[in-house]
Amino acid sequence: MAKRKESPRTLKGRQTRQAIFDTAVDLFARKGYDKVTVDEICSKVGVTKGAFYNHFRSKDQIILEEFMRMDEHYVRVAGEISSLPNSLEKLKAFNHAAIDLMAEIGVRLMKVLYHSQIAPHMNKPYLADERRYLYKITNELIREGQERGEIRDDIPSEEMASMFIDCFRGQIYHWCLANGSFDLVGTCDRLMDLLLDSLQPRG
Amino acid sequence: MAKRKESPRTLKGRQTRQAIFDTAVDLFARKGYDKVTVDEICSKVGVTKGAFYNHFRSKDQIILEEFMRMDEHYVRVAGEISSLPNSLEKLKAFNHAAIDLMAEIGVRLMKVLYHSQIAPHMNKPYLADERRYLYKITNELIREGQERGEIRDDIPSEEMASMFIDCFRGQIYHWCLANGSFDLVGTCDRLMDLLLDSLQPRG
DNA sequence: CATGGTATCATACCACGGTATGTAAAACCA
DNA sequence: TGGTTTTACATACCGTGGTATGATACCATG
Repeated sequence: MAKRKESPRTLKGRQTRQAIFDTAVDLFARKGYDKVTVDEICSKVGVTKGAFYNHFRSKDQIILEEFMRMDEHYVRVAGEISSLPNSLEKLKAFNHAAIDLMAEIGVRLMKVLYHSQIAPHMNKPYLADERRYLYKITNELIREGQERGEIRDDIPSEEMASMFIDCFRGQIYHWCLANGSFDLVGTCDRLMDLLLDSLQPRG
Repeated sequence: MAKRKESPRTLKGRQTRQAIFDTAVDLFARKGYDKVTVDEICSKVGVTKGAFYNHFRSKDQIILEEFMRMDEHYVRVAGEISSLPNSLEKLKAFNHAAIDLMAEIGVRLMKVLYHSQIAPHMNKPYLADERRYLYKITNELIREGQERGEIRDDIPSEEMASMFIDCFRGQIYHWCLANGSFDLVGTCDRLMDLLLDSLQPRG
């Protein structure tokens, strides 16, 4: 699988795009998202707004792109937990890893993300895209648990997964509102313990 | 308790403020928040931006103010449910009423609210203010339930209330992302049934 | 009554995200 | 090879939320 031959033009384009992305992420991390202007990013890269908006639809999209890389971590985590004895344990471990990842990304970036995703002009928010691995894996774990009789099956797995994820999303939203002033991972772990009880099959 | 004597100046100020508020809310409802400019509001009222920003800190604050009026409904609802037999039923009824209210307000306003509350410059978001009746009442219901032995007491009522509220907040956030394309009240009712199971005292 | 302060606005302006348009060169195709 | 289309930018500009400054009327206080 050799490197795909690439025309000089698109190559330079990709390099410019990458430079904009890297510079932006670096500036966001150092100064905070809202203290960095698009013009500043461009001047640092040595291009103008024309270049920026040729490669990115908006300033937010930089953050989104950074976030989207996470979904591949989910796949890795899903592989790692496959040896756990039952579905509830898997669900717990998977969710813990996911929340851990949010905490690693940091409250500043997460806040920007959660802010931009709910913006008025945003029509197809990535967060709620059910094709994400986050949804697929969670749904699969629940479905598997239902088949094994480890999880109640009076609610479709898709709906349960969605509700489930939204519960933790609410914690994250709160965490962002509070500027990270409480322990997200700990809170979510305790919530998970609560939720797992409610997932047990009903008598 | 007669009407407080008011100087002509502050009276006119209040009237202007009210006119701005009413006009803004009306325009938001008819055209959508982001399609209404501050200048448009002002010109319709017959004032300039100077007046607007004298009375309101930002455009968002109009929405926030509209939303803050809701907290008094919580008190009314809390009174209505006081006759229910046990704490779990009360919690369920109270939460249902609260979610119902969100649905009434509508997804457009809620979206603007949830968007503005998580804005980078927002430091003391109203949503997460624990002095709100929403928190006070929820906490009180849980505490009461714990005392009566109807709710597990291995988690402090404050933390439980906060987690609890955040779970539903996650549903609302999702509802906003999806532009109201699912039944919020139904989903939250089903989630409530799940959560109530997990609140039962542990053996 | 004089005077210093304050609340209510008007005017002019800025910052910044985003767009419309132009252009030169590269890529595509006959 | 010659013409056309597309890519990768640059330039100039706009819309809008928000601010800085100023003016005027009002009010409290000596």
